[in-house]
Formats: sequence, structure tokens, C-alpha cells
Amino acid sequence: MKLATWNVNSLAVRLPQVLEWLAANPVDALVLQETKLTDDKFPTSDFGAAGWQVQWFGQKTYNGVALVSREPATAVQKNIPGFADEQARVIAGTVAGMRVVGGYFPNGQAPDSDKFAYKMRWLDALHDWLAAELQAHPNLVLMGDFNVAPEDRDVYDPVAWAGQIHCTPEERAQFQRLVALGLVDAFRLFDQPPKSWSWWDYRNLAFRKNQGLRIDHILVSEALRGRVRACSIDKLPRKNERPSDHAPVVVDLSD
DNA sequence: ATGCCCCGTTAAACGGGA
Repeated sequence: MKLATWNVNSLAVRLPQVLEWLAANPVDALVLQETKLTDDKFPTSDFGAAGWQVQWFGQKTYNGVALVSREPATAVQKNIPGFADEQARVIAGTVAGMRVVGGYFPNGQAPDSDKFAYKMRWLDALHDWLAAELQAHPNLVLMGDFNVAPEDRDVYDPVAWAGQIHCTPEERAQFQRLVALGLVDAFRLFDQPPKSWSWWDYRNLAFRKNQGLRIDHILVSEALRGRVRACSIDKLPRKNERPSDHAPVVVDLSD
């Protein structure tokens, strides 16, 4: 079973690339972030015509998530239960017996901002919900744009980024709290090339210079640890003519 | 470096992203 996550930075712009990527990478499920579409504008029929099931949850201008799958998703959940939120950031569903949770974690903007406080509250709520979700679904995968670089080796210039958004001790502690629930960073189960990033700034030729961050993650539950065969970042779509600033991350689980 | 690029929205010397 293959699962993937991709922040597409506007599905209206990136739909052709998503369908092209799915054709070349026939995963069992793909979660999307930053669709930036209200639900009435979601391109349901384009996915259906290509043979994909899809669940979606969006809003105007910002955020927005989707769950694309070969088999239909059941028990679909949108956002975090009990956490009142104006922003569309979570979609979860059960696909072929696997609980798949896709998230677009808040950016946080700056450590001293209201948005950072919201990020922390959101992460607290996610943590508490996932604790229950893992009880109900031992086979669970949490993936998405976490907007957290868990370690200095996930940052192209850790000195410059020290204490900056995505790299603060508070965000990294929240990432470790999720791990402590019984989740494993699938990417780090394997030897990986140094300077592996999932996001590169559009500015300043950052992709060409390989200046990026690893902020898109796939965390698998402990019950799945032994089934993880591979996990990688697919840089190919970042080389497209009009790319998202994020690359897809893919995990391969044995059946 | 309060800059760079890209997106959606709107008509901005914009906000937000990361």
C-alpha cells in the first residue's frame, strides 16, 4: 500500500499536475493541502474521470484539504472534533482498512504572533484527538504539511533559522508529543540523502540552490512500523514549469 | 533586508505563505 501527501498551493492551478502525478504514481491514497477552493468549486468530476475517489473540505482563499483514493474513504472526518475552527485544515478517512489523517498544520507566521498561539492550540487539539483516534484505529497514518522542521538536519541553514518559525523549541516539542503518542517519522526509518527537503522558497533560486526545509511528513503508528518498506520525497514535480513550492512525500507499506 | 516569488482577491506601495 502506497500513501502520499502533497501541498499543492492552489488546486485550481495545480490540478493538471496532480492528475499527471497520480497517473505516474498510482498510490492508494493521496492527501492534498492548500487546495484554496470552496467546496462548490472542487473539481470532483476531474478526479472521478481519472478513476479516483475524493473527499474534500475547503474554504475561500486559504487552506483547504482533500483525500484522494482508489477505494472510497469511509468514516470521513473534517477538522478536529470538538475544536471550533474557521479554517479547513484536516480531512481523515478510512481507506482499505487504513486510517488516513491528512493535515495542513497552521503556519504560525512568527513566534510572538497570534497565529503562533493558534498553531499551538491547534496542535494541542490535534494531539488529544489523535490519542483517541489511535485507540480506535491502530493502523493509522498522519501525513501532511506539518509546518515544522523537526530537527536541525531538516533545515538548510539551521543557524539562520534557529528560533524562527518552523524551528522553534515549542513547535519541535509539539512534533515530539505527536511521536510520543506512538507515531514514527517514516522518512527517518531509512538512510536518506543529506539535505533532503520537502519545501523550497519560490524566491532567490532556492530550489536550484537546494535551500529548503523538510516540513511535510508521514507519521505511521507503531503497529505499522514493521510494514514500512520505503519513504521518499519526490522532487520531480518541483522541477515542473509552474510548480508548487512543496514536493510530494510517499510511503510504501507492505500488505 | 520591512527585499526577492507565487497565489487569490481585488483593484493595494494587498495579505499570507514559509
